[in-house]
Amino acid sequence: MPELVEVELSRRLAERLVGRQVASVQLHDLHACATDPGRFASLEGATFSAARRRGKLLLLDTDSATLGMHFGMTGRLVIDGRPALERLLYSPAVLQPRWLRFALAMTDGGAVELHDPRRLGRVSIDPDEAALGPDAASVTLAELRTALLERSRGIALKARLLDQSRLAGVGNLIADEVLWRAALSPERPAVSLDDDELRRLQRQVRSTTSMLLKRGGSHAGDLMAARMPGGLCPKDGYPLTRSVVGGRTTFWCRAHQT
DNA sequence: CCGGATGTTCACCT
DNA sequence: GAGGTGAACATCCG
Repeated sequence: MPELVEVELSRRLAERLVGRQVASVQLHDLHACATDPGRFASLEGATFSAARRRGKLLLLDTDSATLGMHFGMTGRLVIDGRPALERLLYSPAVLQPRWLRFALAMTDGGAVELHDPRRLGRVSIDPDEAALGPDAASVTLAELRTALLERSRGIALKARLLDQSRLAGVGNLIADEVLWRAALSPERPAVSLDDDELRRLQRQVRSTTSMLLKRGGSHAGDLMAARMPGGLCPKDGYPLTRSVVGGRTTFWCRAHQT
């Protein structure tokens, strides 16, 4: 479940790559290549210049190409033997050698590795950043209004929040936490939000991602502790509803989320 | 031992 | 074109 928060922690670790040179590329699992495998050769001899992020996409710029990394549900970044995330929900704690999908050997002896048990993670060369909506951590009110309302008919609010081409970075857990804090029902049609509710939601999208980052992961929200069968709303003690919205498991409080 | 659950993306259908 | 559904992925839990 690497969502925006986990990818930002990975980006911060990746900053240590700036100024360093790639010696060789190891495509351990061709399945992980979202781009033609031959194109990864352009990284050999390249020097990293920046570590950026848009939504759940990590972007590592070099002087010749940009390496894109997407972690799927269980992917983890390891640089110079240091994992970006000490623990990851739904992913085994101890890394197995057979889960190494992609690696760069650096000329200084260091390494960049993508470990992923489930093989849902992908690496790419010069990924299409424009296919993603504005980043959730810095989304403006006007951007959120467009993301939720434009070309929408009756789709559920939560389904819209999860659409990466509309708003980038929000995954299932962050979506539930944000909606819980904003007191909005995940099942509400996105188009039914008024200005006041949009403003409330925008504030919560930004403050919740920032709060989860400080706490160290998208699993660290207040709702998460109660996100189980029989769980009670941490705000008012009302039994949480478990339903499926936008094809995803959803926990929410019918008492205060309307 | 085995069915179901888990989150993300994408192909496919209505 | 909007929106819903299910597959792929591998592992863990009951």
